[in-house]
Amino acid sequence: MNAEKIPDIIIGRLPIYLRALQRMADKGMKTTSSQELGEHVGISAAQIRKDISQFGEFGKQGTGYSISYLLDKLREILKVDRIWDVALVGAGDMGHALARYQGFVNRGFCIVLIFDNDKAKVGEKIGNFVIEDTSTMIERIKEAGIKIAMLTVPASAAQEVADKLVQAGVKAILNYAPISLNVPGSVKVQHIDPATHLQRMTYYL
Amino acid sequence: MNAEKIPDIIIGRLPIYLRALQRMADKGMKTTSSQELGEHVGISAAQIRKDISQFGEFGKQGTGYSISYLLDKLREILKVDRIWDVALVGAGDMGHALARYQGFVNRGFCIVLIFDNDKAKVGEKIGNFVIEDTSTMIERIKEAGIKIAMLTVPASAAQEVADKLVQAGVKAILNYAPISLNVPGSVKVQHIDPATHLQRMTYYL
DNA sequence: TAGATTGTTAATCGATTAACAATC
DNA sequence: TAGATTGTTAATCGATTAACAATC
Repeated sequence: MNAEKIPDIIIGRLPIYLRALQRMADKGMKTTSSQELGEHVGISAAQIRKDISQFGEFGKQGTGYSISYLLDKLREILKVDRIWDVALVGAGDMGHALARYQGFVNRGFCIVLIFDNDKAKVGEKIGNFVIEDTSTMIERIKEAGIKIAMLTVPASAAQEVADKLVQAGVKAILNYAPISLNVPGSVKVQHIDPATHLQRMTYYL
Repeated sequence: MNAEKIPDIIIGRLPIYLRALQRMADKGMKTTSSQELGEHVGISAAQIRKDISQFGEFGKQGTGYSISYLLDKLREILKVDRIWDVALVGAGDMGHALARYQGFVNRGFCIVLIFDNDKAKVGEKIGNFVIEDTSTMIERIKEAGIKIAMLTVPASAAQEVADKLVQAGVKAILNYAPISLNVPGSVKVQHIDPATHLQRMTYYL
């Protein structure tokens, strides 16, 4: 184990390894090599070995990595060896799609609170959860001790909601609004913006 | 203008500048500086100047950048000074959310074809578009000359559909399935996977 | 054992930053 | 003009790759 600060860029690759390894495990595979994993995710074998070795010696010369062991270790490192409660703010189309998404639970997350500021939506159910009013959001998130939120409100409301989330003690925001959020350095933001992602590719067309 | 190959990492930042500039324009601002833009997007002023200067001299010493001029130039560079027709494959919750998303058109994209392999969904309408059967997809995409697709099918079907998209001549895929796609080097893939994005943040919690 | 593959080192490559002359 | 800010250079910093001893 290396006690020094691990670069962000390495942390960013671990979930990709995790996803590929999970898929290998689902297929019944027991071991893999840096070579094989690299082919799956499009990253060089040397880099994968280097990334993984930042955290310990998880492989065996000659045979590679035990998939289930490496999965355990990566989950532990990324702290997804548990289920994180998540708040969802914004019950529009995207919010609904996320609320119904089946893929969260077996990857460490569970949406437990849903908010919207539209009185017409408040009280409505999505799955087992009732949409609550944004006015009670700070209090509700605090009392639930929630640290992670997904933001699917319009751009015009996003910064204001983000400020409230920060106030409520949220430390990680998955932002679907097409706007750069201003938050304290202690709060992590990841941005999902389909148009931006598409624009990264048109240059090459 | 620099004729050399522009690094991928720079191309990836341009859509972020574009989004921030668009927002400034919407607010009625006329000019900005690398300093100001940098504060909005969380990138150093020096880097922004360096990135932009790869493509020409778009600023003025002393006054900075004309927002509308820089917007035009960035759109031109990224080839979003036009509207790209896009195919959407997979009419589940996420597909529906994307089909109804209002944010594409003014950023260069328009969904014009929607496919699903579920016979029960085929024929159904989303907005003005009818969901078509995947069996006719290759042909329909070819005849429409579509180069961009969004993939919102389950992981189990994603690779197969991706292969068909490649066959149909698609050169850019926005992949929502939680699986690394295997495509030829001439085809660009961008991955949107909310669980992966969340896992990038839990490490820091 | 022989073959395979790790973990790690050193070398290379590329990206970011600091600084400043040019100039609006 | 004086102040501001660009575009660019050189220096620094960091990430990736190649290579190989260690070892399963």
